[in-house]
Amino acid sequence: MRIENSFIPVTGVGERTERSLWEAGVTRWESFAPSAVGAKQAENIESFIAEASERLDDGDARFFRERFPSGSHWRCYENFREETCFLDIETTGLDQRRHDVTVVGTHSPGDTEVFVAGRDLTAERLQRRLDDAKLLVTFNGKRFDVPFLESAFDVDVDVPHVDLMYPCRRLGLTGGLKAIERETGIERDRQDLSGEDAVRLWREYERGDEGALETLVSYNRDDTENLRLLADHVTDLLDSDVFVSPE
DNA sequence: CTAATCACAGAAAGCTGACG
DNA sequence: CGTCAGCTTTCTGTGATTAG
Repeated sequence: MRIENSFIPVTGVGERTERSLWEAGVTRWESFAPSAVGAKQAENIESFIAEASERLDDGDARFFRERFPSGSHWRCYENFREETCFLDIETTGLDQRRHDVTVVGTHSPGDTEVFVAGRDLTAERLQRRLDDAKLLVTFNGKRFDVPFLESAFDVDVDVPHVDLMYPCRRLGLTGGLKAIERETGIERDRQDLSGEDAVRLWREYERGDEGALETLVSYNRDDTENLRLLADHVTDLLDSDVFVSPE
């Protein structure tokens, strides 16, 4: 489903009203007719459509961040799929105050970039990379990756952010990213790495083991790329779950 | 027109779960 | 190991809509 199928960004329209619109055959903005609802709502919907169409034509993803409730940001995925940044970080531990960011992996279709602390990881590069994206996708990133980066580098995320953990939970998929990958048949051609392994590899690298860094970076690269497979899968499932179209 | 109904929004409270 | 956003549920207030 696409942004143009959505009416919940309109103030005064919730999932219930949206669903009844869909069931009445109004499945996209362009098929909306004022007679479908009362006068006041029609006015709200029409002015939303007018503004949102323009923003969408301009590819302005940021506009939709505020308009969509945060649990519905996944609806922006199809529209901005090709300009999505999949993000996964590695750190020396769970506590933002005591631990450090070691590796930041970013993937967008056809372009994976991994930044390493002490080498090419800087606030400027990171911010630039984030600014290039129209949509951010993470797993548990609302609680972990993004706040960690914001406090460590003072970067700012202002695009819609899909944290796949919540959509997964809604679909009955829990147990962490690795477990969900196994459950949904997302392949890894080698054994996966635990969080503690990531910490250990970084320590080994600090003691001079270049190979350990290479391993860490290549796993992180896989993680960000797998995030894309999961996002494709999850948005597909949610789509058939949420979007109803009259036969 | 009024009255009854409906749906959204916001507040409060409790809780789950995942990250390295 | 430390952490708490966001989900869910419940309740209430407020408009909007619709039936009469």
